[in-house]
Amino acid sequence: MATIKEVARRARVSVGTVSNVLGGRVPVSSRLRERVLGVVRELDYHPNHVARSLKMRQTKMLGMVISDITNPFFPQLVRGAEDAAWKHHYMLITFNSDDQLEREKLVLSALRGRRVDGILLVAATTEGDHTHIRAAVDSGIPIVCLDRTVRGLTLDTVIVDNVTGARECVEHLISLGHRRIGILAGPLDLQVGRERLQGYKEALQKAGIPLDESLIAYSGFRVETSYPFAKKLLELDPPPSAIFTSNGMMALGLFRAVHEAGLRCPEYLAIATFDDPPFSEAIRPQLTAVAQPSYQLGFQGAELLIRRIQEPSHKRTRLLLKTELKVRESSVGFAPLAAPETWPAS
Amino acid sequence: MATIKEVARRARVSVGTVSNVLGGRVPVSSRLRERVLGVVRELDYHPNHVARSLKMRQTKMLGMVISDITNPFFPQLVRGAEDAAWKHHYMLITFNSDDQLEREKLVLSALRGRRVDGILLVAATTEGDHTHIRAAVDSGIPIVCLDRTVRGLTLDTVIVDNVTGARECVEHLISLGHRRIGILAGPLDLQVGRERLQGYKEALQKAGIPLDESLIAYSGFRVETSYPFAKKLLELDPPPSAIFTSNGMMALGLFRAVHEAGLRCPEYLAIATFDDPPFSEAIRPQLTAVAQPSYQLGFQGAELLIRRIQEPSHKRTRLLLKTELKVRESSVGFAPLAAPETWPAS
DNA sequence: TTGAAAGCGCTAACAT
DNA sequence: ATGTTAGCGCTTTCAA
Repeated sequence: MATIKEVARRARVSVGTVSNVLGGRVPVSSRLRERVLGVVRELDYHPNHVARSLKMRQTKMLGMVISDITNPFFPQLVRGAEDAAWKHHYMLITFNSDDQLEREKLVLSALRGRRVDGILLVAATTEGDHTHIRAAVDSGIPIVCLDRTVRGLTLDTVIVDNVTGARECVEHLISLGHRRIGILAGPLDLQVGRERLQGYKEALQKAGIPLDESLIAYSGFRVETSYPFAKKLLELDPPPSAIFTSNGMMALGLFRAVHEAGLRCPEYLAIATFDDPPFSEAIRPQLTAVAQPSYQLGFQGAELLIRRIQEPSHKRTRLLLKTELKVRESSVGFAPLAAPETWPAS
Repeated sequence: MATIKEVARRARVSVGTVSNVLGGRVPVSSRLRERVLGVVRELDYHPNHVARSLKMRQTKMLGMVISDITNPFFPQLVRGAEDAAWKHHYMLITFNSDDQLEREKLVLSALRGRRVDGILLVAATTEGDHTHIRAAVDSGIPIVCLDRTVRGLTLDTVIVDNVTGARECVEHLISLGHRRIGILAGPLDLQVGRERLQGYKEALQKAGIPLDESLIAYSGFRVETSYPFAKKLLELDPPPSAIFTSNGMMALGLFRAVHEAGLRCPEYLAIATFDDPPFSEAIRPQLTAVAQPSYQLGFQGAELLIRRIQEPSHKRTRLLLKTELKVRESSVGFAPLAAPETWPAS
């Protein structure tokens, strides 16, 4: 691996001149420039960014801590952050915390050792212990919280407006004439679980529909953990005419229960969900869903972080991104597979 | 940010001693050790890994180049690689090439500048220009190819047995009695496209079924690009009784065509696909699919890379991972949503 | 067992 | 415009 010294020697110039040629901030005669560039190509010289980082006291690396890249919410988020980072000549290092505090601590510590210039954090917990996050902040490293806030810390934040998104979705169901609307609520110790439930409640309240606790199923966020609760909702007497689920996996759990019960969606039961997973247009009936701007979440978060790195004293920023309701077949309209006898002759 | 010097000063020892305490490879009296460790905690000292990397001439970083993290095939792959890397105390930096040669070159160059200890590469092209890859190899950096080979370069490789996977899948359709089997073949300039088509051909040949070129639709790998070709297959006279698609997105394109044509799957048309996307169990009918061991691909690739880093002269290794056929509703059996009149009373 | 010091490859301040 | 050199924070000889 060639070094700057070697390049200098072969080009018969000083290391300073090589640095000046490559850096481009100090003028160099075109004669020497050509000579240096020639040797650079000849040796396939790649400046050692590690040495540069040490000297410059900045690594041009951003750390990112997410729950789990295999959770379909995160790839878009990561991609957004990565694109923004790349645009500003930063590298992004991503870690999975699996939403476990201990892992998060380890990861944050590793990131600090690596001297990343800033961190994008999807915190494992809003309420829990955050001494490790505070310690990182105190050490002077900028942190931007994504998707979730951390109570007790004043940090730059980019989050999604869960309450409004959920409210609009339930309002959509109400506008269709539904009055008895069930919800698969997520775990309440998760911020998104609480906020989406709150949106549901607000929609009912605004419409003057009294809250019926029996229509609220407190469930897990995954297919297996939501299925039994979905089943229970369907067995209610009278059953709900519509159900709102708090994320995409829950909608699948609900679908399973619906299929098994031999019900039809949307004729007998309207379904709408928070989250717009990739398969929502692929399945029948197509799924009415609240799309989150996850790419934007990552992109804006990284942009904000980089701005904060460049301007550490800028006052705290909090971005609240809007969701978008995608009305599809599962809440309203024609559902071919569910009602084959109505298919057009073909 | 505290440095080792500062720790040494406050603990009234030399920097060498601090290094020895932290490194743990040289014995230090417990008296000094305690003093040092105390100061480390007090200052929340995190050793500067950048300086360490410069001195040690190794970064403990692995680079990974994939097509696109938002392509559902990759999160599992990345997670596997990340878990293996973390296990061996390496960090993984992931980049998207979007399968564009120019981006791949840029990324590889950046990775070399960062002095990553090794690279996991899902090459943008098997056949095309690979001078940049060769250059990286020549510079001494170990590279392991994942999922795709690079023709003309002898590199460690971990790939999936596409031919066998496709063949077994089509054999499954044949065993169900199908003789007229269509295929949505992927672009032939992609290795996976070629290999899966080959598997299809081998299955037919083994069963003594003559190849009918009209049953082969050369299509794109995405929903929109496969849909028109799927439509064409369905309009054949006589139509195929079964169709094999070369990836998950194609299956969705085919489903769309099937829905629109008012056909029923699997009663009138059996469907099976390469790839087992997350939604294959969620949709109705559930999708018969060839599952790829993508987590294993990443994990084994990273393990292999790390072994290669530690033992550069070890002879080249090529791993061929097996796929698993998941037989579900779309090729055989009961499909509730598609045939509601046969539902059990409930 | 501990300390002193060289040096990893680079940038930038300073000298020429 | 170009060369010389200190020093970024660490590890690791070598001496004591």
